[in-house]
Amino acid sequence: MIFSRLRPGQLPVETRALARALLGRVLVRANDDGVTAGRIVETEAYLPGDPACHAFRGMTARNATLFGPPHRAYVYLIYGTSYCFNLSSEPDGKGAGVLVRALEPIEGLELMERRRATHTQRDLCRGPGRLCRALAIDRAFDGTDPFTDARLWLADAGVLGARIRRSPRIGVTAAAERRLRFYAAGSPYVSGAFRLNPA
DNA sequence: AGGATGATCGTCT
DNA sequence: GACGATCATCCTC
Repeated sequence: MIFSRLRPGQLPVETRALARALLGRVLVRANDDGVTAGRIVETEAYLPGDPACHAFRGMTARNATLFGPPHRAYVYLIYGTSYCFNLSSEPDGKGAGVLVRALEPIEGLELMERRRATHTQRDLCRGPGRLCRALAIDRAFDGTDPFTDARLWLADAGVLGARIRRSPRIGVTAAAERRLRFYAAGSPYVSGAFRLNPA
């Protein structure tokens, strides 16, 4: 299967629009071990001035990518155990981004199983830390450009065959009531408890 | 130099 | 549903 790279201009810059536009797109990772890829089924928006956004308290060494140009990979380590993959959003100078929370695995399932040490296909990329493990994404990818990088990129995969629904973001304590999580209705590959995922 | 924290996950009951 | 792992990062002293 060929995953043709998304071109600049095919993604919006505004944060919520980007969170929606990423749904249905394919995240592709290639290295010497092979190709792994999955369709994005769940995202969360972290807005400018949003107290839940890592950029909220100003630029630091960790979050500098969020303040740079849009559509760069922002990858950070959480709880010392898991990486989270985001794309920066908004024009250069504004700190904001979109967290990719879950993928439907579509390529390289065996490789994902080895990296994740599980045979449960549904769980391979269900959760932000899990998908980074399945695709071998770590902090070294922070700042990379998915329009040019040879190891990690985004591809088009036709229209999303599902309605987009919203819910509060998972695991955040600040601005917890805001519905800034977006997911493909009915997808079994979406993370979170069942009550968070009404069809 | 030291302490608190966290956009999670796997395991256990 | 609860809990501990595990560590880079950031803030305070």
